[in-house]
Amino acid sequence: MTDPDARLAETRRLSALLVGYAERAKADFAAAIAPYGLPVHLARALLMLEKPMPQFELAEGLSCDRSYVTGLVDGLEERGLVSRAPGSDRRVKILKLTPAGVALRAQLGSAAAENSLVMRLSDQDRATLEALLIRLAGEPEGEVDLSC
Amino acid sequence: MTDPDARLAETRRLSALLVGYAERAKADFAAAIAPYGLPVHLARALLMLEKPMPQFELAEGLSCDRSYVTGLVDGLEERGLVSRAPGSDRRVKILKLTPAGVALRAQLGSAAAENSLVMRLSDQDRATLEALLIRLAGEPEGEVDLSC
DNA sequence: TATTGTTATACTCTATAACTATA
DNA sequence: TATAGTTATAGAGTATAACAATA
Repeated sequence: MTDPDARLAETRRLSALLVGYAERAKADFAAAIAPYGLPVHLARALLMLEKPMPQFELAEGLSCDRSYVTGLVDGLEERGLVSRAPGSDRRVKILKLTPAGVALRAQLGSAAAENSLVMRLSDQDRATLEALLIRLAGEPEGEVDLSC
Repeated sequence: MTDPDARLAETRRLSALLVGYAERAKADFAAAIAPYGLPVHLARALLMLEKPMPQFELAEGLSCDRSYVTGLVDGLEERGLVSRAPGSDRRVKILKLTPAGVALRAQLGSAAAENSLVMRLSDQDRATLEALLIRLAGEPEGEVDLSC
């Protein structure tokens, strides 16, 4: 395929497919966690908390502002899923999952993964897809920072 | 890989990659069309208008509400890019691109495709990726409708 | 009675700016 | 002076509900 027009057309189709899958993945995630009663943005935050971390680190992980994280952590704390512990730097608050938080996090993680579209691909296909996506992302040029 | 835990973990990685790509793609799209001065949501609508169609059909294409489309079309009409023509069913308004709309639509389409990450893949890789995505789409189970 | 498009309004998610306490 | 977290506020994007005209 050396025809530039065809190349553009195929690129558009592919981009649309990829974005469509990502939207589908988001919808599937929401559907998978819905039975657990935790709003989607809180669930995303909970899943980031594999290890204890300061709030600013969670903000980085979610690519969002610290001020937004305050609200997220409020929600998780109200539900008894995380606690704010003082750090050695006294400006910092360390987020730690409670036992309930650890348990729910595991459930959400499994539910989300099991409900994922990509679970339907064969091992081989998943490996191929992952390699392609990494190649796509990994190119040096255009290291644009993803904002929220 | 028969270990279910590893499978879940890989699935999560893949989903994250996919969603990350989509966010990147949206940012790239916005960057590509920025020079043309049309807000992103108007650009998306314009690109949907390959053929004349009623407003409700544009709403379907964009997976959004008819009431939102009213505002989008207002914006496109103010800019002289589309016109509302009466349909044979007199409840319906048919959206038609003006010559300026056709011209801008072509420019935006090319600019967006050229700026796409997918353009960086080799022909071979793009073909592989497309095949994978189509296979992912084609599975019978779970025909969930994508909402906004 | 159901549907198209419109209007007015409300909601969700997220950011910005200003503030406090610490470093 | 710079940074972590908080508060209050604002904005973008989009939906819901009620409506008029038409089917």
